[in-house]
Amino acid sequence: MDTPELTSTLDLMRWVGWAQRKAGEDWVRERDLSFEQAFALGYLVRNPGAIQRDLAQITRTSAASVSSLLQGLERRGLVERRTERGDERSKRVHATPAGAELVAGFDTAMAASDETILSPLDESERATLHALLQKITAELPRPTRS
Amino acid sequence: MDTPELTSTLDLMRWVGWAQRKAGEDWVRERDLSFEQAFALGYLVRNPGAIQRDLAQITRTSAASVSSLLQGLERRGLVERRTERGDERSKRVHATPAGAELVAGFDTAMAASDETILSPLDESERATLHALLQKITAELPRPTRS
DNA sequence: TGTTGACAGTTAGAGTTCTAACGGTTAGCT
DNA sequence: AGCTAACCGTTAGAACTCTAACTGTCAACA
Repeated sequence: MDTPELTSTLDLMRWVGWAQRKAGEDWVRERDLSFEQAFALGYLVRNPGAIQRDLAQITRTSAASVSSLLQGLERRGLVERRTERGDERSKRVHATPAGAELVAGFDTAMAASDETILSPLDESERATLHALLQKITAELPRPTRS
Repeated sequence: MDTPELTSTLDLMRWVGWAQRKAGEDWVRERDLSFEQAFALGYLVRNPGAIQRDLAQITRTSAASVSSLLQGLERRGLVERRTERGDERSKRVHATPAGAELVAGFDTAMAASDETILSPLDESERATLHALLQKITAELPRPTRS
């Protein structure tokens, strides 16, 4: 059986999304990270002191998912979660130096993968694709903080 | 905090994929199904007697995931898995009448959601988007049977 | 016929994700 | 000050997903 016939536009988009994730998996596996962990770590390196709800929104997941994910990272000493004076409700999350070091290069690797995925298109086509996607997403539901 | 700045093309695609999934969730929740279950059931209704590996490929998941998913559906009497004479290795999977009835309308509901998502684009723009995506996916790794 | 490689499905263990429920904190209003 | 609503993170339980390992079946070849 060959690859099944994928004909709908949204099917194609999901396939692209899958391919992107696949492309990142060799990178993360070498470091004993999951894709989600690497993404979260990368975000925390760029946004030190983010609260968990921020991460839930960025990843379009739930508070429970983030809590669980960070629990695993914290257990490995890759992040730290602390409340700060003045706000005992929210925990500020930081990548540790070990975490930052482990995830260094992930963004670069993913950008390279993205470039490979888009390589069949020239600059004009890429701009067109981007504009169309922006038109679509302008009308999409915003990821709320669930 | 408002919606984070999503600027990359692939970020936008992932957002569209997320929105599509979100759109289907009210429908499946009413029937006490997960999105994955509804998708698998729908596939099996259209492809009676498919083997599990087929489903793994269609969904770009693993044999283990399919095994687990179908176990849940079988427990609820929504699918049946049987080997057929002449091939004791592969299990042929069928949606039961109850399963078929429960998932009836899912494809229609999803098509309507897709239409809503694409509604900001006119016919010409849709054709352009589709062509660009086809160009990209023509070079993508094929989902193998993992 | 016998052997080998490919194929199929399952299990174990771990991670991710969900909903619902919960307890705690903060902000805004009266 | 007191109340209420919103916000935050966690837990429980279940489902989905992965890899690795395993057992069993089938196909091809010598």
